[in-house]
Amino acid sequence: MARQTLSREEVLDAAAALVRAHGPDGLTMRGLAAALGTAVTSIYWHVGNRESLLDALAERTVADLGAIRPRGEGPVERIGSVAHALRRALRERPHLVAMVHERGLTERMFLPAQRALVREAHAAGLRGERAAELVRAVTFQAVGYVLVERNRERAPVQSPAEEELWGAGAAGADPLLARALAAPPDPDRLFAASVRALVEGLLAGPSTPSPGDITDIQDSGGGAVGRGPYSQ
Amino acid sequence: MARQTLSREEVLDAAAALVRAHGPDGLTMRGLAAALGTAVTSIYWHVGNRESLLDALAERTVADLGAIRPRGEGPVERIGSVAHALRRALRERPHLVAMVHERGLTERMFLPAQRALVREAHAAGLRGERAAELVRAVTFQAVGYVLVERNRERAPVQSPAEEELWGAGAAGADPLLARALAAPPDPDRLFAASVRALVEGLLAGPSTPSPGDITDIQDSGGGAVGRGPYSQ
DNA sequence: ACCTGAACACCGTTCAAGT
DNA sequence: ACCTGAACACCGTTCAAGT
Repeated sequence: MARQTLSREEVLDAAAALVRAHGPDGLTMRGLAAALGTAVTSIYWHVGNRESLLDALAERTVADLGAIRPRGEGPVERIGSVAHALRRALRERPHLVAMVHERGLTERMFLPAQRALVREAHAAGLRGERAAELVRAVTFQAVGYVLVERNRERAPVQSPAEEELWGAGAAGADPLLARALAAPPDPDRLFAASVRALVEGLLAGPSTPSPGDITDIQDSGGGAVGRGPYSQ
Repeated sequence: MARQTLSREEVLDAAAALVRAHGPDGLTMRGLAAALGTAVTSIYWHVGNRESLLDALAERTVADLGAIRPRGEGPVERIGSVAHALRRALRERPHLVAMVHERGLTERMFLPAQRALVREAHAAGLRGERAAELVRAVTFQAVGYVLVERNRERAPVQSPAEEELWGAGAAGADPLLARALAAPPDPDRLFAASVRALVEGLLAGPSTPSPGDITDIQDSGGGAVGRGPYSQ
């Protein structure tokens, strides 16, 4: 039985809903067809194949991210407000953002925010490379924060728990530090503090970094943690 | 024909090699069996199933990350060296790190680095919550940077290219800024500058953030970018 | 122009059976 | 204790055929 009414938009909407709800893995062509009440093969006519369907969702996410408007007064606050807006936008659609990321469209997605940052950097008196540095540093900061933050939220019960990790002597006789690290961080506070410190540091001094790797990391050689075969 | 020599370690090694080379999607049970020269079902005896095989790889990655040793003199440099070491370690095994991330083991993976940061924060005179803030801010910074950095590297040709994006009037009559943003950033320099700014900002002042979302983001409502059905 | 079912080559997993 | 092939229920995709 022909349906004759299915549109590309309908397909994208239903696919986006599935991805938002269950992640990319929750989007199967057969499941999508069932949700739409069509045959699987109809979807192929509208969107090509699964890969280009996901590509289209990523494109739509880039467009959805829209324009950023700085708020507040003073460069630190206004620049911080862009970082906050970015964080919120990313957190509202984590799966879709991850797909944008995987497809290498991150730069384009951040363009509106970066345009706003350029204006604020100028207003703060930064020019040329210093301004570019601020734009990129703040963007990286916000994105990285969201990624780590999401991980914390999804994380199952950690073994060992943070209390154990930081309870003993690891904090070096600083009970307040131990308590602070044992408790789950206040994400809003930590983000605000990080952004503020970064922006103040960037606005304050000319950065004269001494690059290069000055620290080693020990590779323990791949010893397995758990052992013992599984029983049937 | 019985093989009688397959071990769990062998399975994990071969699986890790496949993931390093082709990512998690490149690891199929049948492909792994072929690489090992065994029947698919033998793998199940040793590692249970695909999911717990990936879990084991993530565990191994956490263990492999090993200990961090700060280098250099002065708090800014020593704290920065931890960030650099972290960045390097993460960049060496991006797929495996992503798997650790997906499984919520990120915190455990970062514990060695965070222990080192605690010591350096103390040496710099920070205590309690201020020290905890530095530990977390620096960790988030390094992780986030690597994630964004990798994205840039994998990104296909951007459309529009950065030259177009920043070439016109977007940079607000700052040709040096336009040039800086049009050129690909020097990742080592930008990372060093960001970490330095963050650490200096954290060491300098007590942070009194004004939290809350003070900026809106405009949602354009999900209009599609490309259109037109695919041909058979 | 748009929809359909049948068929193909994959995939992870289970199971009864070997030695 | 460890390995095996057969079988199951999935998956994305193609194709010839409908209207």
